[in-house]
Amino acid sequence: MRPHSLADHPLCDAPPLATEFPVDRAPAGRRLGVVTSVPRGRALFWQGEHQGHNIEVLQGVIRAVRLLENGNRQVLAFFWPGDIVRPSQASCQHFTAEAVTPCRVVKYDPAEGVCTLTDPCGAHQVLKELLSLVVTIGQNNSIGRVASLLLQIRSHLPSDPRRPNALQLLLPRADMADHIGTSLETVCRALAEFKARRLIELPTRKTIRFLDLKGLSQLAAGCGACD
Amino acid sequence: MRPHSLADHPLCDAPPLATEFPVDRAPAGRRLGVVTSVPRGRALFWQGEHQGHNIEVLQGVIRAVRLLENGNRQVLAFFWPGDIVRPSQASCQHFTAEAVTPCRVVKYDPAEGVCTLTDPCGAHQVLKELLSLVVTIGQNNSIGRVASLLLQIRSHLPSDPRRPNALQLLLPRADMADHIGTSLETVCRALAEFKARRLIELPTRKTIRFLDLKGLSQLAAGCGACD
DNA sequence: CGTGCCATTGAGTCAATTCAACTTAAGTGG
DNA sequence: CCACTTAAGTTGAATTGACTCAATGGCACG
Repeated sequence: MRPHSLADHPLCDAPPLATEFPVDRAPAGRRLGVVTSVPRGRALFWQGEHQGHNIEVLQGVIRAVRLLENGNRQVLAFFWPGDIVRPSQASCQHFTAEAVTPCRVVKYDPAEGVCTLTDPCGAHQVLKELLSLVVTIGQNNSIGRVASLLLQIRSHLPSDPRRPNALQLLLPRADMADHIGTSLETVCRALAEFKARRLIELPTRKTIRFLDLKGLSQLAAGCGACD
Repeated sequence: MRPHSLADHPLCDAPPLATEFPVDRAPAGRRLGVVTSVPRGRALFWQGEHQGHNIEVLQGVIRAVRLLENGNRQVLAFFWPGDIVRPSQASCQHFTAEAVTPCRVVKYDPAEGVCTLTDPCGAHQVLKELLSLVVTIGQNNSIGRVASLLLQIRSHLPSDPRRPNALQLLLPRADMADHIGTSLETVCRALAEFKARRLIELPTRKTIRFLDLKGLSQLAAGCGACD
């Protein structure tokens, strides 16, 4: 069914967490941990391993991935700058966290930081995202799924300094596909379709310009809910 | 896309919560509320309305439904006897809770009972279920989705007194379909397929006998995770 | 004993996947 | 800095699978 196996991700077997950097800066009111740089593709922690730390994303994008027996993967969520990855939130059923792009993160010891499960905000956020993902996948065809995904990630995308009104589309097609349960090619075709309908522009492959948000959301069932 | 609209559910517009019954009995160690009978199809509370109560299911099955602008619905979860429905857990994005079968429930005032968001167990359970639903929908074709659903609900189904080793399949086909994001007919065909492969038996439409659990789980990707 | 709801089955259509070829961009080393 | 190598994205064609629509069958309820 799903295509992109583990073997597609060469950096996957690199050891978790690399160079430790000195403390840099931190969001106001939060206890500081250690700032770390994570190269693209590197795992922060592995599905199944007991991991106590909470990790705040400073720069870049992290993906939460569930690896399956058949080698396929389901991208459960993306974490953007300001988000906090809480490993044990997924309970008995862990997930692997990997850097989609080069990242900078801060580790928090949950004992001294925001605490995993009892933190209402964190639980809220993940629940909200999973709910809208279920609706996105359950209610939409491929066009609708991609439209819904674009609308959801839009607010997190940094602007492209070179091109006015354009955003950096940080996610590769495969990650989008594995998130919304379609194939990579189908994502491509959906994007091409949106371009043809003048809902978006794609100045480069990794750059997107939104032309018609209302038009996009009309293609995505449940997007009154997701935004 | 999805078929079964609100209009398909005639009891849907009945007012929430009916007859109040005197307190009956309660699980050990929990503060008692008021035991209520809920007829099939009746809503316990509505998506969007602010609802403070937690509701424990004593008998029957409750479904959590997200209603969409286009009239379709996504069944987010089922609640079985022993489960506690926490309305505000779904956060800003509420859901409607309806009785799949005639139910008996107990309302808890969250102030004096188990409390919604800060309760780790509750958050855990819903998160776990949503995660496995995402995998079920995202990774499986229709056969796999139905197989996965059957395996997930199996442990909750009461046995059929008339037929040995048979369980009461409490969910109508439409509810199964709207949960796993397929059509009602596709659920039927999947069940027929399982019957033909001698993985299950269907003595009646609402009765199921599991013959080959391993066979079923081999059809469902991600079921190493979901069970 | 009807009547209506739910479930099942069939046929045709359309959409998404798969497989494959090709294009473009990115990265690497001379 | 350019040529080369590899990864990522795009497009096409064929196939399969799921949906829709429709007709029929069975069960529960009044």
